[in-house]
Amino acid sequence: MGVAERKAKEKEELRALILNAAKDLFAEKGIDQTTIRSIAKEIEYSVGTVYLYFKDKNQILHELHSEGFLKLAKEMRTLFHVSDPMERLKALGRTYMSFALENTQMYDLMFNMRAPMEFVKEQEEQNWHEGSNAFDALRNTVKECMDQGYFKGHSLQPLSFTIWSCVHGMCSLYIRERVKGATGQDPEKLLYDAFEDFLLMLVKR
Amino acid sequence: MGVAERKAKEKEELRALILNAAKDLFAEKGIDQTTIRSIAKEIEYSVGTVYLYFKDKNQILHELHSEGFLKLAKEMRTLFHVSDPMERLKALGRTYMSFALENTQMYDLMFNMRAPMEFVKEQEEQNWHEGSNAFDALRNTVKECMDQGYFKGHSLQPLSFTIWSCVHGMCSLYIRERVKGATGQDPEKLLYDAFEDFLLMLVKR
DNA sequence: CAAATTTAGTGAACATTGTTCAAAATATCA
DNA sequence: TGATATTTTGAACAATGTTCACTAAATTTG
Repeated sequence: MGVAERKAKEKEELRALILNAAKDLFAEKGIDQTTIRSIAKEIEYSVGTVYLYFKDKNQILHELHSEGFLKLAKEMRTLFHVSDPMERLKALGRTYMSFALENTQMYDLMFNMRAPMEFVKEQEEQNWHEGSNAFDALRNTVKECMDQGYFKGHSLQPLSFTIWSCVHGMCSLYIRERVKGATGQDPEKLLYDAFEDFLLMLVKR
Repeated sequence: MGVAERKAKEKEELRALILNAAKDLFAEKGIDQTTIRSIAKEIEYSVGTVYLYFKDKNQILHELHSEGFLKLAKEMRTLFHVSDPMERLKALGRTYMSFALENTQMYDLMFNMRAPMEFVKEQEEQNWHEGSNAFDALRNTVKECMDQGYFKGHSLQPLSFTIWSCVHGMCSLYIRERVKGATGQDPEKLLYDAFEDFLLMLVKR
């Protein structure tokens, strides 16, 4: 079907156009400043059109959050070749933190904002694939470390969550602007130092 | 001045009435659902009146955030009698986490929301007293631990920040509903286990 | 005490948001 | 070409934060 096929492609293209406009806008102006109207204006369509392709704003934010996870996974995948699990774990942390610092709006959307989770809740299978896949990847690496004798006396699941929490906490405090005010230090520098400090803590047997 | 005095008191009372209504409303309905109109309705005054006592919504949220810090500080102060610094550090962490779990909206306001920080930014002395006092208290205890031989090879400032980040990360992931979806586990239980796991990690010399 | 002045409070109105939907424009097909 | 189906539009709605001309009350003054 030549026509139907082309139409489907065009629909996909407009959908992608909306998503890209949204992504650009909120990397530029921030998520809060990115309105449906501003997206519509950017692509030179009307507000109504956006709602033909997306149920609501939550869906748009959810799709962008998924894109964020794809990007993060891609960056993490380059570390699979590191055979020493502890080295890989450290590298994962570093990559995670760099991602957060270089894509603050995206990170915020993925791990702090309510919108994408609201969308997940509305789905029949209320499964947060993106989150559980990411956590699985972390846990697998932690498991390998444990098999090599690291983390004696710890349990896999809580330990993995603790590691995630620690790095997330740093990134989150940074993105939500609590670091400078509380510590009086240059945030980027402190985050870097604290991360190294954390690695030191991890590596103790 | 009898009259001026009474007036000042009445002003203070209405101010407090507004703040209390706001606090009740958002512990009950959540911060996002607490509008200026709902506050005005609650105290049976008009919207305009609220704006006679507060510059804007950010100011209301900032004052409540300060109240939150007072409450947290109060709970922490009960631990000053613990003389062993490492025991005190652990207890501080436990208290911090309990506070977050029992006052989720308040915690979110204090450490995640943008509004109170926007207000701080607008002040001439852009100092986040609440945050720096809290961090100082933590750092002092960490310092005492180091003096007792804990945390060899670590530096005070980054280590203190790491500890804060870790506990904050757990609380934040919980409050922003990322825990269940990513780990597939009961969030409260995991938070509890992970915190114990973290203490284990801290205590290694 | 009555008038003038100051202070406190009101709520309609505005701008901005997400969202909807009847109508218009465009594309497809017979 | 004309009928039908699809796509797009943008005015309109509800909810929100915010403002401000007005009213009401309290206080001061002569």
